[in-house]
Amino acid sequence: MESRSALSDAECQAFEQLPVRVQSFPTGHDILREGEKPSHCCFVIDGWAFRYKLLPEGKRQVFSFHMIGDILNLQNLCIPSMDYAIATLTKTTLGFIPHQAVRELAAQYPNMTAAMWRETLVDAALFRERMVGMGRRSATGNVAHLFCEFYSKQEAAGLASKHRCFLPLTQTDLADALGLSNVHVNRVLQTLRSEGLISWRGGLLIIKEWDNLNKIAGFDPTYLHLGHRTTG
Amino acid sequence: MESRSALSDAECQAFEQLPVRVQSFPTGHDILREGEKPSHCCFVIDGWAFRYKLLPEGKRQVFSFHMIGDILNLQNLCIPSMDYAIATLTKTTLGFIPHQAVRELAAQYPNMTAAMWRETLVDAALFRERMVGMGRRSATGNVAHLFCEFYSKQEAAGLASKHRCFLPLTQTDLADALGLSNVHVNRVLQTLRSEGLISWRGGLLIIKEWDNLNKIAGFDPTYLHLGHRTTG
DNA sequence: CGCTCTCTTGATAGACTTCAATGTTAGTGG
DNA sequence: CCACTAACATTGAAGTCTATCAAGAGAGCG
Repeated sequence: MESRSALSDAECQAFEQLPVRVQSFPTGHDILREGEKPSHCCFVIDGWAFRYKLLPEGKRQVFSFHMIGDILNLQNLCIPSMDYAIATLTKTTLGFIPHQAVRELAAQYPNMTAAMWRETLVDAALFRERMVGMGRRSATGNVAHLFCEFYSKQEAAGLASKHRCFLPLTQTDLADALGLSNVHVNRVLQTLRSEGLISWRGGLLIIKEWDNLNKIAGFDPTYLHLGHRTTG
Repeated sequence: MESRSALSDAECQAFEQLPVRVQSFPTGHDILREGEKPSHCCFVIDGWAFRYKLLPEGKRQVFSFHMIGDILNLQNLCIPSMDYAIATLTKTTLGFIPHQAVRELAAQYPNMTAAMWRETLVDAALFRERMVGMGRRSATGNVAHLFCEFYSKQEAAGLASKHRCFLPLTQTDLADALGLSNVHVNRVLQTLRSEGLISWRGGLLIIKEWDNLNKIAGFDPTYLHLGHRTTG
């Protein structure tokens, strides 16, 4: 789960003994809204979730997509109120752990604190890379980059191989993450498909030409901070 | 300095007793480059700095601007290598504290750890808001939003009042932060000026119509997590 | 079978970029 | 005090990318 941090057995055991409330949600269900002050940390046990923010005009910005093992709101340990919302992308089951229990764990195992801090720092690194995409990459490069990132993350977590991975999004979700219109995302996808670079149907993404897609995206996985693995 | 966290006197004293190396840099000087593995945390004592990343094609994305008191690379406590660069915007003097000393402080005062973690979380919140700007706001709204953010931060730090603050950037810096061209930033500025909303000359920003600028920006300062202050 | 959601397509408009030139300002050295 | 220089800001023209609007085609679901 914490593929970025080396944790001792004792720490893993302590982690597994935390009191967890498990709950399932349907597709497109809001877990937390902007402004709420949750008393629990939640993480994905199965399925997919995403973070987003709604603007007054009805526009939406998606910040990140999350898969099995990702913790969604660690930040509430240090900052009480949510400045974004969290919702499900598919049928999803989440685990909820009271802040108090997490704090006790952190107090007991300093290494654990570092690991959690690191998770939020990697989150920030992904945000920065998305900023690069929205600010300075073409729409095509931006889409390609997100695909490379998505696959790399899943491969590192042992959830994907052979350049195939899940991508259970609508084109509109993708558009809202990349700062594009759904129409334009559709057209970008068509060119990527027609050039034989990728295939994406029914939530399954296949990257047919990894090296070429990397080049288009300008993808350098360093920012993912995945440790010693190589994602080639 | 840490206007977001309540720290005890003992904690503040311990913080002030850290071994600091002080060094000054000229305008436009690189402090840290992408890929480096610094052994010190650095913070701004005087002047201005910014975080950025360079793309192979020569494009630049600026992530954030930093003023007195901001810590620039707290993340290296948990993630060794820089995935972005840091440079100065003006003549700037920085303080450098060895990681080891910071770690010892953190071990001694858990509250201090939380405060530092919080700093990095607020960083991430600013990144998210910038994503909203680049993805879903108009160029004008985006510029206006950055102005509001800049002023609010400085006001909260006690460095500005009366809707006047420093903004020691070139239009190109601003463009690289917002994902726009310098030409277009120039035109946006002209409309903001001609509508009497702002004035910006010689590094001094004056927001003449705060409420209207807020409205154009869709500015809601919650994400800055500044505590009890109001920035109206 | 009909409904809804998503994807696809076309046409048009607008926002923003690029290229290139000119104006402005502050700093430097004679 | 003035000429010279180097940044930076401003302007214009042209073109590209992407958004918006609107409509139709599939696909999944009850």
